[in-house]
Amino acid sequence: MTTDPNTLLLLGLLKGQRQHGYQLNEFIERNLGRFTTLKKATAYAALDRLEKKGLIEATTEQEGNRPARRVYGLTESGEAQFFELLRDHLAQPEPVAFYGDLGLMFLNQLPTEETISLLGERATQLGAQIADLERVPIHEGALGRGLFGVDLAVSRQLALLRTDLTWLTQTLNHLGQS
Amino acid sequence: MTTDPNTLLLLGLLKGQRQHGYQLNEFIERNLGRFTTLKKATAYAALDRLEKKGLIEATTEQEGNRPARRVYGLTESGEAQFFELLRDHLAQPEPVAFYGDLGLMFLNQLPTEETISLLGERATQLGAQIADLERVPIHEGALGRGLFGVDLAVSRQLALLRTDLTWLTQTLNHLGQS
DNA sequence: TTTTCCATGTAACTCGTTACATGATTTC
DNA sequence: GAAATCATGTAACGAGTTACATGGAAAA
Repeated sequence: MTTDPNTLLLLGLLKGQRQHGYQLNEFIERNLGRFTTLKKATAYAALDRLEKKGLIEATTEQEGNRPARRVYGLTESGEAQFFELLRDHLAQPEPVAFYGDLGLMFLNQLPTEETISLLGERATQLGAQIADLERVPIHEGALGRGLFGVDLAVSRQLALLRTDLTWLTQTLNHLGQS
Repeated sequence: MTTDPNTLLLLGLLKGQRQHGYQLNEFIERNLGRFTTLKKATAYAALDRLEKKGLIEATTEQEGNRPARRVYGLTESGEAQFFELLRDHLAQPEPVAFYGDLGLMFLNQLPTEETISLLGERATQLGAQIADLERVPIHEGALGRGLFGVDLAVSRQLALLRTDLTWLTQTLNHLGQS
């Protein structure tokens, strides 16, 4: 609750700029797919909740005959809440576990060759994820030597994914020697 | 749904040995706290669901005047489901994102000194997590050169957390030069 | 003219969480 | 005699998912 990631995301985007739900959803889908899985219906519901809690406020706007938009902006208490969530988030390390560990615990239930082939598939996909991230352009300017927040997040993801791939490769070698 | 981690965990533990809910919960709480956050009430509810789906079956046992136990074991379709989930899990890389990235995207909203102090706190906790994992003893025997599944999961977590700490330290240095 | 885009939502469902209930039994 | 252990659960709530509804406007 104190560390709810969706709330942090929505408040953070609205702190940058007043926006309506559709706009937020488009932006998230197009640019933040690597950081969140927030779905459209979920976002609309979340915005309703945030409004009821008084963290955001809406004004209704209309352009020509287009559908009406509910344009949201942060209230004062919304700003306060944003900063609290942000501080919590920054100060905390990855909580508990990595998803991919669970399967590993039972891998002795499969014949070694199949394990190798399955983990090989994992390695292939990991490689693709990494290649994809490497293609993300780096923004220049702001914050020290040209590091926007998004770039930081990308660089962290790259570091973690590369380590994961290295670990996987070593483990596969290890398994192959049996 | 196909990759539901709680189901994989419960089926996997029951594949190893017939057990009742209390037993599963104790084991998870004592030994698997690093890999899952599954709570007791959730586990009991999940076992009910799995039984209704025909993936597990219960027999009621009693010892003396103790509370009755519902001892669960896998059915045939439960075993099949376990293997399917396991294969899916092993073949897939970490899905989408790391939790800790979200905060980073907004860190330009805080003064640099505060960011540094918050990320410093994150680094401290990360260090503690790592030290804790390093104290986990390694099992000998089985699977190649002495690697049970749990050991694999621990070694992967260690690799990822160490990379995270290294990345954090570099980023802190970087931020300090402003 | 059929599809895609704009813009917001609802309904039914599943899953998870916290807090509490129960009642005997071993341990302090 | 009080507290922790054994063992299973319920109730109320919060939040997420998929699938669907609506209805005009722009694009193919």
